[in-house]
Amino acid sequence: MLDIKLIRENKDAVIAGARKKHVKIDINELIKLDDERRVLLAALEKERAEQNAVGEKIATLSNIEVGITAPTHERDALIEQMKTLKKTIEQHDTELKEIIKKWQLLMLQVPNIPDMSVPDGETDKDNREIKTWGELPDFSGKNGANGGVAFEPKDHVELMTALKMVDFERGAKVHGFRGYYLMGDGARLCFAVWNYALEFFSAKGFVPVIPPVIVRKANLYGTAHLPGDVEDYYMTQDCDALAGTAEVPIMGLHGEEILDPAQFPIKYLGFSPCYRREAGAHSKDVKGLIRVHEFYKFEQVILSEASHETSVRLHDELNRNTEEFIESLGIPYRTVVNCGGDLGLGQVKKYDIELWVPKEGTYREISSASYFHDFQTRRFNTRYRDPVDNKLRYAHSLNCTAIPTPRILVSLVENFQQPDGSIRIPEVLQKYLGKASIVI
RNA sequence: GGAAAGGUGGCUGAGUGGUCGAAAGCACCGCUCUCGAAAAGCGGCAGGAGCGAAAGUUCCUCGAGGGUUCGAAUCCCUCCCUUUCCGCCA
Repeated sequence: MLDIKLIRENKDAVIAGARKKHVKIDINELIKLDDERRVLLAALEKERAEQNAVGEKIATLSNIEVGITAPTHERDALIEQMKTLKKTIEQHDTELKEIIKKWQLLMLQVPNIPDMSVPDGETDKDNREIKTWGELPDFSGKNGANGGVAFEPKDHVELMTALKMVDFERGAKVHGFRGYYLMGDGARLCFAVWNYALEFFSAKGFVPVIPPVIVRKANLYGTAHLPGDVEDYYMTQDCDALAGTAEVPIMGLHGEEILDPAQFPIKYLGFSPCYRREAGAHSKDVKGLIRVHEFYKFEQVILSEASHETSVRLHDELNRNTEEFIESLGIPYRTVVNCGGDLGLGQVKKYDIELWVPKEGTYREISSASYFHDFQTRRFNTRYRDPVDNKLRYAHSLNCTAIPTPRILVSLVENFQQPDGSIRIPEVLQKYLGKASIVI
């Protein structure tokens, strides 16, 4: 949510921002509506002021009358007068409420203004690569790779099925489309990644959190996942939603609170199952573990003081944390800056980290790092008292994937596959898995 | 699932129709005292919106939404939430 004052004062920037994000919204209509709201509100306030003033007079007269026998007619006259005013107030109040309803609906759709450094573009194809890391695996056997053995790399479905790490057929039988069972070393490998991630990010000062995943819808409005992506959520019969990321309940954690700025930046490492209907993505990634309805994810979430510079610094820090994690696993990746069209409603700027998937010959998204300024915290009403001027301010929020499973397994097994179909395990995971490779 | 109690400022908590946006305490801020701190004393201190250069001033908000009334934190209705007890249960 943007401040209406900011929208009014920076109309052109807001319009340009929406255009950059390819979000359709009529800011001029919103401002027109806001004009109406202001005029009506001013009129109503004036009427209420009169009502209050006369009411006070009536009260005084009432108190006097208690002590005397002859009632003044003044009081009755005033009450009659107020009966008329009351009708006017009721009418204006109804009109105002209707305007506010429309106003709020529009306000929820106004996107945050993307940063200057965000490249133009419509889809993820227009994201700009800013970094590549690691050497792509060489399956040619040349230069001594794989002991001089050349082999055709397999995809993760084939590899993991052969190693009995995953069972998609039975997953589909029980869950349906996109269902999967992680089994044996597939399950063990997940636990290894989780344990390693917990240790890795804890060392960076993150407080681990296992949050509720069934959440009230208000939390999804807070993170700005709603009102836009209704179709992507599983709902319970109580009209609660299953969160698609721990970002949602963790942002809700401090909703309606006034935080102690001495604790900034507050760093949480959320761990939760994530549920996504993937509506509208039926033809995408139909095989394997890339796109599934339920998965697990470690998520970094930060709340900080309201400073653009701090947000920018922490944003880079968050993204770097995940890069370091991936580097420690030795998986080749690249980092992109997302283009305007690939930004969420509340995001100011976003980096995606994409891991190399050999069989596909491309990089696939594994992580997203975004900052929001006070867009989310305004909706959640998460504030702190600024010690500088003793004023209440909305905190800034940021988040970044730490690591998702099982998606990470795709790159893990494909990049480290051996000619015999076994998987070499990165050194940092070996102590958690208890072995250096997965073999049949 | 059954029963009961309750939702008031940063926190605790008083307030059952008329200067109540609200006692008191804690916390916080300022000042006095002090070499300094603590203690003590004095003063300030809810949030949001509008107008104003400012002083100030007006409106809204006592879980949410309706209703009664000239007037609602206070009475009525609906909903939401929390707590406690019983039951069930990983």
